[in-house]
Amino acid sequence: MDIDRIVHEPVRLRIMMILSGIGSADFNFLLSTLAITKGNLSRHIEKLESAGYVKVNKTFKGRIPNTSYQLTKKGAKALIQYWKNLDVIRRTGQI
Amino acid sequence: MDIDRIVHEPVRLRIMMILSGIGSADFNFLLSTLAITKGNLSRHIEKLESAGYVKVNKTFKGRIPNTSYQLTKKGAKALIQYWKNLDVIRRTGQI
DNA sequence: GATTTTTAGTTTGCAATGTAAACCAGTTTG
DNA sequence: CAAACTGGTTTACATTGCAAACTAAAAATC
Repeated sequence: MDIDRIVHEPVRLRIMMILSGIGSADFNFLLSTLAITKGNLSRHIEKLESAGYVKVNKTFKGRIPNTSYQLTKKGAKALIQYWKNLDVIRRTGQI
Repeated sequence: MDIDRIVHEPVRLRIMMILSGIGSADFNFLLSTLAITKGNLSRHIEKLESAGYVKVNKTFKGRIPNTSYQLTKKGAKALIQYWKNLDVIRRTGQI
């Protein structure tokens, strides 16, 4: 039982919490909600994707490309486990 | 309101929780409790100290040196605030 | 209809951070 | 007194986070 560093990074934690809350969100929504740069967002999403925590969905809205994201089951589980682990630390200061 | 990266690092969070729980602890106690290398522990403590979150107390036990640590008031406050902030993220996924 | 601007991201490069190996001063043991 | 152990600190390296620079396509402007 250890802290999952993929989840632990604050920007990624927020992304996962948002996706967990509203099911899916696109790049621009996350961008304005998180108030970070595009490059930063892109890199964090890439990391979440390669961890298998987020699924990327590329489509077109009319003619403009639109990329939306949602948690995978694995990602949802990881998020739940993350909070559990943090609770243990909070209560006991241990492992 | 933002995540305090000094506190957020898992090893340091644990150190702070331990100190918060038992008042003070020495190097070797932390070393065995955390199961990390000495260098790693030393660096993290240095960081906590330079943030003003931990006070370092160097003495001798008999002839052998003993270094113990305790949270400063600032550190204790930072820890409380950290958990509060994390609660906000947990509940709302925001800010 | 060619040029500029905007949109929607990705890639690259740098700075900061975490980690552990190597080191050091002093102490105990054989 | 030499070897091994304690209690740390310093140095060096690898990973990570971050934002500036870039790209490709669409929309707006001239």
